[in-house]
Amino acid sequence: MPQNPIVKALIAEQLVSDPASARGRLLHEAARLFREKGYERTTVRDLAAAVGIQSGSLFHHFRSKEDILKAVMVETIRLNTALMRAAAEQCATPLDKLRALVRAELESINGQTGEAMAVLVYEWRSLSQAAQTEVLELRDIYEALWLSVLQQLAAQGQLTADPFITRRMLTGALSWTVTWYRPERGGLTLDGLTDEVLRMLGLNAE
Amino acid sequence: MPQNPIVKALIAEQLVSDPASARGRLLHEAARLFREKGYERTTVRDLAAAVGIQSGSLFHHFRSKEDILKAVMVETIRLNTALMRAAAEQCATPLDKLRALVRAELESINGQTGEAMAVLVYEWRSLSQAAQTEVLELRDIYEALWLSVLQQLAAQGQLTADPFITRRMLTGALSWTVTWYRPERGGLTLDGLTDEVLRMLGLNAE
DNA sequence: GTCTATACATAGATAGAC
DNA sequence: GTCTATCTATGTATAGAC
Repeated sequence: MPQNPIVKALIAEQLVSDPASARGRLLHEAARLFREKGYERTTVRDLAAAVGIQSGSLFHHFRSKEDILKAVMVETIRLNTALMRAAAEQCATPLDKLRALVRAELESINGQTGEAMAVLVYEWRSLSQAAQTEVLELRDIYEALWLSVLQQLAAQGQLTADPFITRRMLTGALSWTVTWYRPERGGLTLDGLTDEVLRMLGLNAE
Repeated sequence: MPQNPIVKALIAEQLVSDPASARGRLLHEAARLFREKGYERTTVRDLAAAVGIQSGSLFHHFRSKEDILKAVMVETIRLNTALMRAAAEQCATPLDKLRALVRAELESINGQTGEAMAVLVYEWRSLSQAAQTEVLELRDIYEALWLSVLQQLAAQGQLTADPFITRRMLTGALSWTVTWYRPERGGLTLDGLTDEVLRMLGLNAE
């Protein structure tokens, strides 16, 4: 049971699964496998084995394999939207808000929910059209958070590049960190990486 | 038959396939399908149908489906390494070289070879370990080009961020443009996008 | 070099017992 | 809620005729 009050509230409202529940554990293992092998290469037998049941038993919890992918994505966006909003709300200036967003997204990508975030980015094509639309609606809320902060920075003259394009560059750059950033190998911390990102945007020295 | 002398030379040396040949056309269609549906969701029947033959006939040209994926990747890296090197060699200053590299990579990603470049980035996991090693060797040459230029910029004090990290950020940001940049819809040109990237790095106004 | 036919494996999903 | 057993479809790859 997670200590983070934001996460606890989401579980209580049944917007995300309790990681200790059967459903929660399956989604966690699914995210790990989807990220490692890809959605298509992961079989329902792989998924079942990862939580110690037989493949037939999976379909008691989910109607289809795609349903599992969709659940991973939906719950991940819900969780991270709430975490990002909370992180930004605690900051006074737009620059501090941006730093908090970058830090939080890097944490999502490279921390506990990293596998799920990578799935969100790289397994998009495997979702049916209907499911894509549904997930996209949630993602729009998430993106609005970013744009609001970047537009404030642009209005203050601190950001000279276009806010929309900047966000897209950031999306690519931050999600890509999952392929190379290894905090456990020493060297760069998450705070250090956050600083590098802001320095790249010309927003740290000023 | 391509007019570009660099491409012509590569074809003459048999380092990349002639786009007009049976092999070249297949690799082009394969890149398109792998990018659109993903490698795993693309069947050998899809590949065969795209060039107007039966699936059994494919195996006269390639030993396996994975062999096709590997060929797409190998030829794409060879082609783009040559194009990037030529683009950088024509420039005098490190800043001009970087602009040329960014421009060339954006062109690769969003132009004719865009599908193949996306495959290179997003279908990495589908390659066997042995094939990954082989492709990785080629990619190291390509990346050395970038690092050399970024290190020159850092030595001159024009780049304040770390060259390695900057390249990784650029890799993510530039490859991600394939998901949103649509030059045909008007608005931003490739040169305009290149400028935005350099502005983001704080390297345009100075 | 392409065809047809098919071998062989493995995928997602279902049914009914416990 | 999980098991075993199995249906059915579809995947990659091969064989031999033309």
